[in-house]
Amino acid sequence: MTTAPLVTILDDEPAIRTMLADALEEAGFRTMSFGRATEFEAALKTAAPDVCLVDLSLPDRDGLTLVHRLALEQGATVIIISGRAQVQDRVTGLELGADDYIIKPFDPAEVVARIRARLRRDKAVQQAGNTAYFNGWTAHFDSYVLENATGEQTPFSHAEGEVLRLFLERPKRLISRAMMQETLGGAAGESFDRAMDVRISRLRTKLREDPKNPRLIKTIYGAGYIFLGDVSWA
Amino acid sequence: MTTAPLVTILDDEPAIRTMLADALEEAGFRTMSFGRATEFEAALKTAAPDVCLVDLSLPDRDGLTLVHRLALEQGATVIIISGRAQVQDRVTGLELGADDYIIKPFDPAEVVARIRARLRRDKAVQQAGNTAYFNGWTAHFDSYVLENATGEQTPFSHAEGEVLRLFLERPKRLISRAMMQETLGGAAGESFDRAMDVRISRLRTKLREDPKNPRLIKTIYGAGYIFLGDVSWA
DNA sequence: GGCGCCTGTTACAATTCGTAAGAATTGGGA
DNA sequence: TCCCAATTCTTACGAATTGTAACAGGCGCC
Repeated sequence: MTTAPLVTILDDEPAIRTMLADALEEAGFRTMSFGRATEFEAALKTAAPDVCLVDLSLPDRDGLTLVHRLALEQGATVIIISGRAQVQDRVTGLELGADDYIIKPFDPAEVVARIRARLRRDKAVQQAGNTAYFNGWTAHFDSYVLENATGEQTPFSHAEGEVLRLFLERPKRLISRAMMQETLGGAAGESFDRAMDVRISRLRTKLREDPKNPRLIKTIYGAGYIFLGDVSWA
Repeated sequence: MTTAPLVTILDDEPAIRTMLADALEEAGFRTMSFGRATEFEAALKTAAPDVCLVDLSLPDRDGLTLVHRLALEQGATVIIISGRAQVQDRVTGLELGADDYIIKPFDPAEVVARIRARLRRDKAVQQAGNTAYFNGWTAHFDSYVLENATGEQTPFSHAEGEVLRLFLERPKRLISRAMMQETLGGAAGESFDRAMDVRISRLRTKLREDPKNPRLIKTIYGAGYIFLGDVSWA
């Protein structure tokens, strides 16, 4: 994580500006607010916002033209916030280059969620990295590689990855055998239980687990397993 | 190859399916409609939709779980269409990976506009032209030449180019064997599977891939392949 | 026709992963 | 504490899947 994403707010109503800015900053974004298009455009020369929130009813310029220029020339992510609720308004707004169109009155929580969705997508297209860190290990789910604290790399297979992912998504909680079979698609047959065991056994050896003293994958006799690592995803 | 974008529709109400399909096809998209999640998932193995429209209230599966899997594992663009209009529903939907959330009743024109906005953005971030750069390599699809980081040039054939292009257009996503045969026009015969393998094998040697430790083209046993490069088009 | 390149087919090697079987562990009761 | 049945772990093996080298047909070009 470098710096927090920058969101600009362009709206002529001060109450809405503060409401949005408060919600966005609480959500961890940096914000810059403007009441007039001219101020906003001046600021664009020095700042590069990740997302621009734009109200269409501006005192000093036509909002749609601004949106068009922003989207087309700057390539910025633009979200319109408008009181004009007609379908035709929304369609033209989106066609002119906006990435989303939110109608007033709105809930700030939804605005935050929609901004996050945009940023997530942009990042996902560049690099869809599913990696998790836990107790000195790094699991790269996109490249199917497990990395040691010293940097040694061990590949893991698809089946092993399914189990590992299940554990890393629910750390420090009991995972029952039945749940595993559910999510890992095993027909809850008689013998699939054993396949599960084997998958875990193989995963344990790759994690250099001492079976007598499991640090990460703990067996709960008669119930299931618990993954004991401190997991963080990136 | 510039085929129309493929949009999948997953909704249990036939009337809505046909309404969406009509509007989308009139707008120039290809569509596939499904009433049940299981049918949809089966189709996913052979088709690669550009956008997935998903209704949350499905007869045979929890819609949100499906959305999560679609967005996370497939990396697909997902738009939820739902009757649940509460802000909380929208926020959780978006946080689970949906790219947009449209509330019933909706206007088909707005759905089309929102889909277009998504596709426009995806294309802007990752423009599919005739030259692609990835991890020190350059692939010229108009001259069928692959260029090394040091400038060495290797020609590649049409068949190799088809595979390479498929990979470069969907990096870091699982590409199933069935999907390959679909897009590469192979009759899904018994022995064409092996031809697929051979194409990939030949491509790997041109990319100087170490078969034991593939950095770019990764095999997922029983599922398909993943291309792991950081791709940008020009 | 002769030559070279592309591409599918075949055959065999390597890998993955479920199954079976026996060993090891756990927990409750004698 | 000791014993035993249920449960879990591990190893070995085999079926299915995948990699790749070798071969052969097809097509264009000289």
